[in-house]
Amino acid sequence: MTSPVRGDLFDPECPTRRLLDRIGTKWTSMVVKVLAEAAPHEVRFAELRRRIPGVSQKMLSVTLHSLVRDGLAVRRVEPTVPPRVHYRLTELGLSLEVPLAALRIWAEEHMARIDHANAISDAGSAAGG
Amino acid sequence: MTSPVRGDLFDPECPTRRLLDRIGTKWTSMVVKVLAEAAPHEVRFAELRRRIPGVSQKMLSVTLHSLVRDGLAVRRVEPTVPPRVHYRLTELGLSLEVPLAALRIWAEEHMARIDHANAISDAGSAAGG
DNA sequence: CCGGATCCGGGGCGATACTG
DNA sequence: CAGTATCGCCCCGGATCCGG
Repeated sequence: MTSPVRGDLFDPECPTRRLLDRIGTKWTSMVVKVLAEAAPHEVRFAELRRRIPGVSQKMLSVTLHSLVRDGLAVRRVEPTVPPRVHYRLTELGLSLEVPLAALRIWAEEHMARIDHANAISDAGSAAGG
Repeated sequence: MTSPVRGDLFDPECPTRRLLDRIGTKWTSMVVKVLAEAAPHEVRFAELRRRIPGVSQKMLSVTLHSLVRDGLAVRRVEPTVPPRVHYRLTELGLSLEVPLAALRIWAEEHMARIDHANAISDAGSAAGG
């Protein structure tokens, strides 16, 4: 039988790589976070836009549709005029929030050290040059 | 001192976003994994290259220097001819491996469901079109 | 109110060639 | 063996316009 993906992390189809391709897109992690905080309630498109400063309506739309396509979120349209569109995470999307939250914690605790290391590196190359 | 970044996750300088910009680059997560598995031993450049199929020497070099610059790895050169360059993770780099491993586990367990959702979506739009 | 279509710029990433 | 410089492709992501 074919073995599970356990040992194939360096396969071109490496699941980790493909996951990072998704959550690495600029707005995905923020959208997931907002939806996760609101769960199990839905969030309207306009509300998401307000909660994520800087996101354009295009990229928010693209990001949300990617999440839906990946089965991480669901979309519900009220066929009114004007339309109202709501999003919420699926169970799968909520499960992704767990490791994503761990990553956020790490970032909050350690990014300052990365910044510091960069500053040292800059100063060192400036002095050395 | 200014307060920590706890509440500023949607700041333009959002630490999570900046962390994802780093580990989201194509080869970083793989390099970190290989170095983490080898820890506390060093790994030579050529050995890394062999262990990461598909990586070009340029991109491996760029990725490693980024890790060093961020304080996640250290570089040691044996001034021989030809030179031998060794890398290992710092304590900071090793700590990053923890949430990264959680992400890998999630990917291994759930990416198939994402693929399935994509297949459904493709079939649906094909049938609907 | 929502989001698709189009145009455009920037940067990641790969291939290749060259240095020490 | 390790790293750098150059070129080119591709796609993310922003601005704008248009359609339901």
